[in-house]
Amino acid sequence: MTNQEIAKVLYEIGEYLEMQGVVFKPRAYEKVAETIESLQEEVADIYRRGGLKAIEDISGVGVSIAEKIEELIKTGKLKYYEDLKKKTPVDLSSLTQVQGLGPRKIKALYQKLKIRNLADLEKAAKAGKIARLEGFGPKSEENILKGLKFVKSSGGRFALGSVLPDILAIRDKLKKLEEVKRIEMAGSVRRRKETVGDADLLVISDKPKPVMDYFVSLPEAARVLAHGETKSAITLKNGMNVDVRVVPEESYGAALSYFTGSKDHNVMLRQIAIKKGYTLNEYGLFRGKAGAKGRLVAGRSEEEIYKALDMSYIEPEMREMRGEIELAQKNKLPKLISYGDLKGDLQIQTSWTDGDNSLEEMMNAAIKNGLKYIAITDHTKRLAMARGLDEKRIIQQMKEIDELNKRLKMRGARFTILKGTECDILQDGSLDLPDRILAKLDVVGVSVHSLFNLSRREQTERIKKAMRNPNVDILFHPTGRLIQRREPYDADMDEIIKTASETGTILEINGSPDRLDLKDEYIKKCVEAGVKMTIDSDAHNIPHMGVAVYGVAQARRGWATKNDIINAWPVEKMLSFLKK
DNA sequence: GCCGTTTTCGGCCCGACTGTTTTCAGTCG
Repeated sequence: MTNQEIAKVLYEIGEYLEMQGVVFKPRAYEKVAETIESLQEEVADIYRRGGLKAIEDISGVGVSIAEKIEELIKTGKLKYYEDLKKKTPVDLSSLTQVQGLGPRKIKALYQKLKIRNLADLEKAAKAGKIARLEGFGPKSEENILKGLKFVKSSGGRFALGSVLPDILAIRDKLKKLEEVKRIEMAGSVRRRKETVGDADLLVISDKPKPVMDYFVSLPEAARVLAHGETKSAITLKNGMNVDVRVVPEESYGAALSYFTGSKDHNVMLRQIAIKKGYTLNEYGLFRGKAGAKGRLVAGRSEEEIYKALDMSYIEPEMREMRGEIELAQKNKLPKLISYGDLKGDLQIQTSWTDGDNSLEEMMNAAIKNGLKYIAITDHTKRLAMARGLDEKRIIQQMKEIDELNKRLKMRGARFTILKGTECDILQDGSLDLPDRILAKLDVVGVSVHSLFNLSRREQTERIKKAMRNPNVDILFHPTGRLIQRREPYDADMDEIIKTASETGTILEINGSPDRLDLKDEYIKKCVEAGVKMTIDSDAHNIPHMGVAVYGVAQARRGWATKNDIINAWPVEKMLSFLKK
């Protein structure tokens, strides 16, 4: 049993208890689920190593939950959970995806209308049955239908961050086989699209049979869809398909290009090939017309193919038909920011508010990760659920940072902790901390955490007003969207980008895989408008710091260079760029 | 159900919003 699977059971137990009106226990289960989800070591391994005692050492886990986890690991099942499920047999994980539906309403819908899943829900809502229920009304029904539409439109795809680690793990397992000469990811995963439908792995091998046999027998495979010598496919437990294709060495580049896409990009490449008297397909670039079996001109590598078509190599993240081909033909492609270019992280939360690790622990982890600076940006008091900082506490925190910086200096460490905040933007665009405090901070980030449904005009003005504050450096997660879970709030992004340009405000690319906010198209607009950005992890614990790479991927999809991203710069240069 | 250099019992991040009500339950962050 994987950590994800254990976490899912614990989350659902919490929700079932919530249904019954049990207090406090749901939060206990939810907390443990969160912890296990972001744990780096597998709980099953921890159990194997140290038994029940070792599981109890996980924070938030006591005797009772430890025993439940033990039962899950040993038997793959949990009687307590099965019993709860029997009482209210509903498809919790999909129903809770509908905005506004929580455990209590799901229970009511089940008891009164026998609604068990999304299909039942849609039928009842369309028949007008929900509006007539006590505690519901026409507005609830309308919202449910809207929520259903959103769930459906994101259906069948997976957030990149939720599947990339699994795909990389499978790739690495196959890579270890001696029969595998070369292996690479293709498809939208290679382009680092924010959501992906399935994953393709391309392999060069002289002996494909043992490779394929091994692949379809992986423990990750919930179902084998195909098992051949050139193509095999499995379905993972989360429902995503992974394909492996074995291709000849001389066609590897052509196949990689073909399977990486995007489709539109490839169609354009083929048209260019035809104009030059070639044919391009997944086996290579050939002289002459299709089917004529002409001489192979290129195919071994993608570089070779692009070169033969008289254009420079195009990074996978750019292959979306947004003008990259024209630039490649003129040899004018931007040099994208690289995955190792970040020198700092300008959004980090600590245990001062809703983070799991102390300020010092986050500092040490950042040093270990090779960063040169971080900004501590805990929440402010308006966000009561996160125990947001008020004036008094943030002044205390500044003192702690001064102390730590002093110690770093004595140690001779070349690392800086910057004083910062993630300050709430209030309804009228004013801020949750007074200007005299903000003026003392190195990095002031602001964000919207409330009133997501203001009118477009009000929301835009609210954000613009905050950006005009001379103390405000960065607008964090500018659109507020959560991938596949929540639409962005209604605000005019073109106007916000314009205001950023006028005021010198930095816009954030939040790397958290469920946010990726800004998304690629807005990043591209910022690049074009000369608006600078920062790529942050928004980490609430140490493992989470690694998610900044998803932000880099998104930045590359938006054509950002090192020059566009201020935390790819040395700390002095970065600070001197912020508002004075 | 968990936790304790304030506690082994009595607390548990809590305020705002929505849609339903006519004073509040449920959801969200």
